[in-house]
Amino acid sequence: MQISSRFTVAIHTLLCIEMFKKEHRVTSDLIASSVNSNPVVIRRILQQLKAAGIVKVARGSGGTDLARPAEEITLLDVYNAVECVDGGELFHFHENPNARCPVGRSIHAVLDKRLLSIQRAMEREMSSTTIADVLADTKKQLESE
Amino acid sequence: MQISSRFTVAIHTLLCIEMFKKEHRVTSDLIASSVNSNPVVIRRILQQLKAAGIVKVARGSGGTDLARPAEEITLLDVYNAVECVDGGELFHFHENPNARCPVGRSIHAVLDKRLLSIQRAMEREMSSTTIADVLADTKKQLESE
DNA sequence: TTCGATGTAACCATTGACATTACAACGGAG
DNA sequence: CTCCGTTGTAATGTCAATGGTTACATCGAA
Repeated sequence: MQISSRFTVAIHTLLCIEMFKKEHRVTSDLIASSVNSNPVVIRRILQQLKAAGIVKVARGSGGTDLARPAEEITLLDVYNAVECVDGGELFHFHENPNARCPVGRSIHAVLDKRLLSIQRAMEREMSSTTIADVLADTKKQLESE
Repeated sequence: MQISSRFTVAIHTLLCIEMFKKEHRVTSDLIASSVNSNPVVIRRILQQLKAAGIVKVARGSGGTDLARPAEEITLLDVYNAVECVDGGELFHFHENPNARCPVGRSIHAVLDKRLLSIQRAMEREMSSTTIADVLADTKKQLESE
């Protein structure tokens, strides 16, 4: 199983906001056209980002803006905002292993901490990049075209 | 989205093999009863582990064994064996971003390397643990009961 | 008041996970 | 050589999540 495209779409969305907010009003339509998706899909993601305190969405007039500086939004923040797993667990453990079997009885106690450190390694790497970093890369990339 | 339980079930399976192969013939029925799942589900996972050169499965007589020492099987080996994603990509990138938009045009070039380093961090942590490590933990855990 | 945008519900198609039944094929024991 | 337990695998079903789409109430500024 892969991590859903909501993650990359959310990053894409934030980049659009920062790139275009000076010239345009950044609407879900505009973002959807850049992502090549549906405005409602974008709005749903915007709601999740808003709930996480990452963006502000203007209801009547329309448009979107970051709720805090791009330097203070990490990829982990975005990931946690849109990847809504119960308890934030990366791994899906099989439920109800047989307690009458030695392996079944101890597997959770043994594996949980190993799985957690794997997840933590991923999260650590995610939090080392901010939207500002990605935005800078984007501008550099566009200059080199 | 979470990583499927095939991963933890596969680890569970390998532990069963190492724990019980001296006393029993380790069949898909036995493993399924420990995991609390269905024998066919186990057999499918065993096929994936076999294709990855991790286990040997005896056709007629039945039973399973590791194809190489537990010290030489890392969690990453198991993960790659059972988590069959196209190209082994952890992240699902949204396809066809709009090339007429600066952000859409550059997002892949910009994000791909960041996503890859996140995935690499996860894989690095996964490869630092072997089945032998987990087996030792299991035995220790059972002693302390 | 109008108009464009958001918030959200409802619905659908597709996909993958996991479970289950069924059965052919295998291989050792007798 | 024949049993019999086991594996290999196809077929089917259920369930949940994803992503797309339509529809419409609601908002806020001009």
